[in-house]
Amino acid sequence: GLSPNTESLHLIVFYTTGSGKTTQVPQYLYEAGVGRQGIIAVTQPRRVAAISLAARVSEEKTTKLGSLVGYTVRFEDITCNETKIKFLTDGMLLREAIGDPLLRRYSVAVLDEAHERTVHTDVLFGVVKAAQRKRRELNKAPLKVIIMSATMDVDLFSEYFNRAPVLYLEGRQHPIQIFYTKSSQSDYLHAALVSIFQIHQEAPASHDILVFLTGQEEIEAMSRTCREISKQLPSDSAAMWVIPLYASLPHLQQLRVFQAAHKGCRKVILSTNIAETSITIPGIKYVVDSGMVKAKRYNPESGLEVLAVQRISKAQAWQRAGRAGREDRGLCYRLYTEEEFEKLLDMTVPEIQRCNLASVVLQLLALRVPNILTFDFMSKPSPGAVRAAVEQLHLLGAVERQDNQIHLTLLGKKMSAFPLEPRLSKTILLSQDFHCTEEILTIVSLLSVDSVLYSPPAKREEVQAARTKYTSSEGDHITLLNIYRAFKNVSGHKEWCRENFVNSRNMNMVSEVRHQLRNICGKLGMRFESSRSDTGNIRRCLAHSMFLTTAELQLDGTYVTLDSRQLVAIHPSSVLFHCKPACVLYNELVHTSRRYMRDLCLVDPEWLYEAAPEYFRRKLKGGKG
DNA sequence: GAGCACTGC
Repeated sequence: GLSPNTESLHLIVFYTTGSGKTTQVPQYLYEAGVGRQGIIAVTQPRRVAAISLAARVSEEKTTKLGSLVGYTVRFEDITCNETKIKFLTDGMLLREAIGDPLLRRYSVAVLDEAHERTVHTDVLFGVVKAAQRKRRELNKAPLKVIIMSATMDVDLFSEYFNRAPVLYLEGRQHPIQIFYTKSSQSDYLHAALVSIFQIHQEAPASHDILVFLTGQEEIEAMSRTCREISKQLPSDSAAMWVIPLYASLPHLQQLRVFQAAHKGCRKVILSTNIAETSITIPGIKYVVDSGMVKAKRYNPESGLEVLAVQRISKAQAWQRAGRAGREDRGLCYRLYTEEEFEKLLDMTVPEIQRCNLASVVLQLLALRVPNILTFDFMSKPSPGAVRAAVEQLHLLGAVERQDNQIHLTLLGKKMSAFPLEPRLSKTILLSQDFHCTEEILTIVSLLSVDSVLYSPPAKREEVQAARTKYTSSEGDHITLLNIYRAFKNVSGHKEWCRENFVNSRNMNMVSEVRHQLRNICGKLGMRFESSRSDTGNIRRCLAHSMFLTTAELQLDGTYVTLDSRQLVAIHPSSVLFHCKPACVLYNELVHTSRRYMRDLCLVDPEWLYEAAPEYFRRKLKGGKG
């Protein structure tokens, strides 16, 4: 078993599912007395996992949750002075590290689900490694580090952690039979449909099927097709209950996947990769794997993030297959050939190599990492991506260069206090100068969560009629502000949300985020002023902080971005869609059939000059200069 | 004249 008294400071634990390691490992450590010198931290990529694991371990120790065993996630801290085993999200431990890079309160850091390689986990690898070294140098109590991973890239992990010893835990995974297609499939949707109905004809109705597809639209279309076909089957065939599953689905509808089907009826779940890790559905006998996933890619040269359908990795394929063998032996139909499988990447490219690094770099600087460019990442992001991030932070005034070193400015230090993208933190800090902090807090909160508006295509006219009351000719930011105010005026009433096609779950999230951001402002000693009906100030403030994402109207009626002169268009969801404003800022670019600007605000080009004179002398043609 | 994988501070 485990020997937590080992002299070695690192341990890598590899496991297969069903080994119960996440609940057991912290308890072994505690019983071995590791908790006497400090708290045992156990990180998870997801909130729900941190919360439910804390509850389970607390129950196993027959203690009250929040005493010996507790958890800390955003908006919630269920710990006390006696807490010795603390579950937290990896992002939360990273936040704590900014205040204390040596992680002094902790005797052990257990980083769980390391194979998922989230940005936060990857940064934490470097943070705990550095904390460990510094504690040794300063002759402080050692920090033990345990990495737990479900995949077999032993070498990468062990090499990074100075050839740490590796422990294997065998789980109770049931065998899974894998089937490949004989020939390559050009249409995975058609192949999925054929597979579903083939299984449906042959297997007992009690055998549930889980199908991995790529996105909401595809899943909804496939659900309709399956329902139609199943109705036309001969009367002696079993009925079919088709359940779509994706993250933006209302919570109650997501819960349907846990209900048992009626006797003689087959459950077919059509899911995105949410069912790979986030939602574990019991009783799955068959997995149908399209081999595809929708995932983000980042191009540092253009600064563009693109969401694209692409092939999964071998690790993902095994993860998907594993969803069939949780209670009994299972079967997995891969809608691709064995040769195609062999050509897949072994591991999914870590997120840190596929995203904009502005937040990460700001966080590392706040952690007082001496040199960003030589930071000890397990998988280094490209130098181009790091440079692009530093450049972006430089333009925002968050960093300055001195003797070839990069330092955080006072502004940058304040920015790092907010759990936001740097440009949004900057907006909040600037709002003081424009006397509109209350309004900007609302707008930033709205921009930092998933869309609060939903627009069912079938009810287009109703949606538009409901929206006009709140629509501002100044753009989406002010429109969203109006909607938030209306939401608050009716105290977040559910009926009002339904009538106005507002997602109340996301809107409540906005309230929580706003509350948190406002507290941080208070700690920074900011004043809370309201611009009331003066929206000009608000837009001026946005122009001063988001000048990097702006576009101007050209003579031919199209738009080009001011930073890299890319051709862009106004997204049809914008209130400015029918308008042709001369100059706008936008919150994000989405690359689909075209490059669309989403969430726009009308601005005066002169404000952009004021915000960054040198920058725009080079960039802006046409206007004054 | 369109469309949104998934997390998280």
